[in-house]
Amino acid sequence: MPPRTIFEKEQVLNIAYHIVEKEGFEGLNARKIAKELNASVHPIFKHFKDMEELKRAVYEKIYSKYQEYMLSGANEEQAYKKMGLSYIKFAKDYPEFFKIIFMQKTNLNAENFIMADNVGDDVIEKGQILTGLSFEEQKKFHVKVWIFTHGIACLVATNTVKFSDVEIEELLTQTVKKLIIGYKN
Amino acid sequence: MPPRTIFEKEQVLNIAYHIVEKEGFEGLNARKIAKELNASVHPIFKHFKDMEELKRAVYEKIYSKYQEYMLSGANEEQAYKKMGLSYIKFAKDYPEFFKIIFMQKTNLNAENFIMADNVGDDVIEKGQILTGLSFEEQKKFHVKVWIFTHGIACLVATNTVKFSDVEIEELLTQTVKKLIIGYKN
DNA sequence: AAAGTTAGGTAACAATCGTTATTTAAAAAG
DNA sequence: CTTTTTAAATAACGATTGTTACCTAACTTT
Repeated sequence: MPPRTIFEKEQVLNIAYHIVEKEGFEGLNARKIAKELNASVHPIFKHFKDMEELKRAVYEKIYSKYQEYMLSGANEEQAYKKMGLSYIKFAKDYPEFFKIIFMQKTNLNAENFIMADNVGDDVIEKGQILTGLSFEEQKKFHVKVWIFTHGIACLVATNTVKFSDVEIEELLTQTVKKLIIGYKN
Repeated sequence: MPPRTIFEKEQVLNIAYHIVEKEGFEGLNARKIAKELNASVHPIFKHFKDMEELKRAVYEKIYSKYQEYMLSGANEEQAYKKMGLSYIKFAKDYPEFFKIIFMQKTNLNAENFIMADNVGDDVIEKGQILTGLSFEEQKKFHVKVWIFTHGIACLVATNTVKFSDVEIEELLTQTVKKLIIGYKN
């Protein structure tokens, strides 16, 4: 009985996602989505109760992208190193997303910073393969490495410093190396 | 001939500054300032051409506060260590200000992240007193320490992790110690 | 083919913002 | 005491939002 749906929920969400990718949530509004969709704002509110609900859906899509990055290479041999590089690569490829998840406190984001307290034992164990430290020492080491990694990621996401991929890898590798030496002496 | 000025420029600026301290620039608008001032919006635009000009003035006041923090203890014996602690303390005491200066790119902030490239030789020399490294080695060391410090500051400013002053000092001291050992071997 | 359901467009509403025209009145100078 | 200058209040305007009432028309079912 009703006319066919032209603008699917998925399309609306995707357009919103790409606007946020470029401009952050500040740049997102109903009329801009409608314009990209070549439609009125109506299809948006057909699929989402209000903008708040849409933003939550966008946030979840963003978070999935982050998880995709962090899971890539989780089973490689240098898994621990890869984790850090993935974190920074995410900040570089999707600076607005990184800022949303890790650099702004909104009503959207959950508790998700990876610290020794809430990091899984598997991550510590992966690190031990690299360092050979005891579990307790490795935990302390991990906090430091992760803060450092977060520091780089923040600089990259805000475009404060323009590191190439090679520079990033060197910086991280060198620092980890020096820290390991420090922990072993 | 004219009525006496009741609301001085300084008062307007101070109120704006305190609003930004609590809520960031997002929370700042003419009517809110007027309300705090117990006045209409008129005195604001008497002293400032437009909100943009007022925001620039607020930014400068914020930046002065940052410099005040960074200069404190610059001549103490542990000047290098103090610098890092001051940076983090600023992030803790004025999280919104820290975010404005170092975590958001706006049309207000200049280039001001302290990296090896644009850091003064005096800072490197101060660091050498602590480490005893060569000038070139000290530069590389400094970049790492500063990224780490920035990492902690970002975590503190966003309230992602709640470190006490003691924990912060320990974390920084320990990391620097391990890195020095690493650089010496 | 008629009827009912509802997708989508149009356009309006209210809220919030920066900004400003107009008015009021305070105070100094004559 | 009158005049002049201008600080401040009132209130409006225009932009930009989220949201929604109302209308049109597409399409399935009968």
